[in-house]
Amino acid sequence: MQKTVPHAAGLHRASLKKLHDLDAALELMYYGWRGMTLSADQYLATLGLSRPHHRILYVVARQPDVSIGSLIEILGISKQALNRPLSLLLERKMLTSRRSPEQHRSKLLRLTEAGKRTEQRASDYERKVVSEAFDRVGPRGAAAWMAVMGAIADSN
Amino acid sequence: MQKTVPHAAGLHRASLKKLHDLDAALELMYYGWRGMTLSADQYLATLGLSRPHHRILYVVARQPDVSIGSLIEILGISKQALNRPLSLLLERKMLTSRRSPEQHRSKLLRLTEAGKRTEQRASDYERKVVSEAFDRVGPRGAAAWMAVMGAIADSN
DNA sequence: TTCTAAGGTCAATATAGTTGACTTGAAGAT
DNA sequence: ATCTTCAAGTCAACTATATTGACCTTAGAA
Repeated sequence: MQKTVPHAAGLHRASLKKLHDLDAALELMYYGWRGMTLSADQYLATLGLSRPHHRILYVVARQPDVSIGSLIEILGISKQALNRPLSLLLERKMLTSRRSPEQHRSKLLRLTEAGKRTEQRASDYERKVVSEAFDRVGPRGAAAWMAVMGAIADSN
Repeated sequence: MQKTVPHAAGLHRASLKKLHDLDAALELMYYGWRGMTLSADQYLATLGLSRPHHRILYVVARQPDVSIGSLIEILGISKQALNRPLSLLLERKMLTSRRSPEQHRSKLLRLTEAGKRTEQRASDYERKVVSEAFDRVGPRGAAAWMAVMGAIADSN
């Protein structure tokens, strides 16, 4: 049986006094991240999965036959941290793992049909949220959003 | 002594194949959140503080004399989860806690000067990242970003 | 005085990660 | 054929951030 759905922290976008011009932007980033992932996380929770499982499924969907080592690099976590969620996904037959056809040392990961379905549904929840937001501001607004986020993402 | 700075997961924005039109947007949200908080988190880490401490400081800065109960509601965490970081901030004299002047039941939280300084510096790191990104797209782009994020944040 | 609300604390648990120290299994080199 | 190397896998101990549940204290209100 599933656990009760976790608490969905700070859902109700508290209206705090703004000390600076950009405070609204900081808060929007926080609530935006939450808003985008909330429905996907709720869906995943019904399957006993969570964010790290989705991240694995997402990456493997977009890079079939990725090795475990590459996956570790892409996700930026240790192999020990990867181990638990990855094992669960293999056990649940959402992923397959095989040695490379040339009998290489590394294992290659792929999604099964069930894995593809789950990845797609979870990502669909996120895309739906973004898509509806983009619809409200039109293509120029969407492009501006992407440009801002790209600049922020690359700011390190 | 501080611990070695944690691993800064998935820094290098892996270029994954895009299965859907909006995949780039999903990835940008992930890396955008990371990009905005990274330098602030590194600064906080030098003080032995982390995200939850910053969230507390941020809220108290913008709602002085907030009660513990309200803080719990705003942050969306349990009082037990609040307890640790809050105690540390009190111990470090970044916050003061006093009973209401009318000897009320609730305690009122305020930032000390040290608390204000830390809150400001940490938030400055985040504002700087956002500000530079906004500069690249102009006021209309910034407004579009805010509109998209607002729509995403309110999508639940 | 007893009830209630706010705060505080303790214990147990979950999740998501870390480092360190190994083992296993397959390739490649000598 | 053994030895070495490297990817993968496993085990243990730890940290941090959260959760519930149970319980206690404090202080105002009925």
